[in-house]
Amino acid sequence: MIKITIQEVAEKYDLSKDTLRYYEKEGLVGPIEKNKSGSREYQEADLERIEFVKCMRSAGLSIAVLKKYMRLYDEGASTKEARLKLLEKERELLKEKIDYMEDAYKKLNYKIKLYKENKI
Amino acid sequence: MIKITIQEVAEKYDLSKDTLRYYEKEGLVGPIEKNKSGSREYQEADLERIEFVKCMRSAGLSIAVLKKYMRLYDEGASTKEARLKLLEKERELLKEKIDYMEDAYKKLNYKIKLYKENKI
DNA sequence: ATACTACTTATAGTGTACTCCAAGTCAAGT
DNA sequence: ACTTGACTTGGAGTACACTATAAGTAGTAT
Repeated sequence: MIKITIQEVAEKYDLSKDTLRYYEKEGLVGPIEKNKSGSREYQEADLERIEFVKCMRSAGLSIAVLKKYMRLYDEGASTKEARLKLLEKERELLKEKIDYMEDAYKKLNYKIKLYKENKI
Repeated sequence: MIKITIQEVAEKYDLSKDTLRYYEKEGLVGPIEKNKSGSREYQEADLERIEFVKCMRSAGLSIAVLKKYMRLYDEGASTKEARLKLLEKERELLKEKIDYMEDAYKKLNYKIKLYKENKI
């Protein structure tokens, strides 16, 4: 059973300690266990959750959505359907965003091409 | 020579009138011409710029970056190199973001698959 | 004992991008 | 003449996601 400090988690995932505590306060992760002196001790399961949250945040899922998902998760098996619905909805939104971004990427590419061909 | 009201532009591009005025204040578009009574009259060139700005904003380019690009643009031909550099940098950042989002999309897909196979 | 470092909490502050509001102007319709 | 509706401005307010600060504690090194 591993035990990792907040500092180590912050370095491992390139998140600030403040952000990790903020995520915990918002219920996106944890609650994280504390040792006798009150410091957080992250465990394997916590790290998995943090990795998931970081990945989803970097994709633009909001704190509110992740909070809701985690709340449902903590409520147990009866919320499976709701969680699935939530994930599918977010997947749709993400798909749309990716499409927009790829469109913008193509436009940027085209504009850069024009610049390079001295047409601007 | 077309002349379009702010209302029509807002509807056409699904941006609020406040946002259009905000973009103008920040120098992302315009300055837009006004008629005798002080109302904005958007013209073709304005619309093209708005479309570009909207597209780039939806891809996550910041107001600050677009402002800088437009400022360079207004400074004339001598800033071509700087503009190209800026666009190439933003293209790189955009590429990274798309990669992150596609990774998240795959993870979401996988998770949804697990849910549907009743493995969660 | 003292200094140093890393942690804790609660709360305040920041940056970004809008979004809303108040007060006023203008043109058209009744 | 008066109301209605859409516009104008400057400035205040909001939402989101952190980020920083202050005050304190706990463990380690000298």
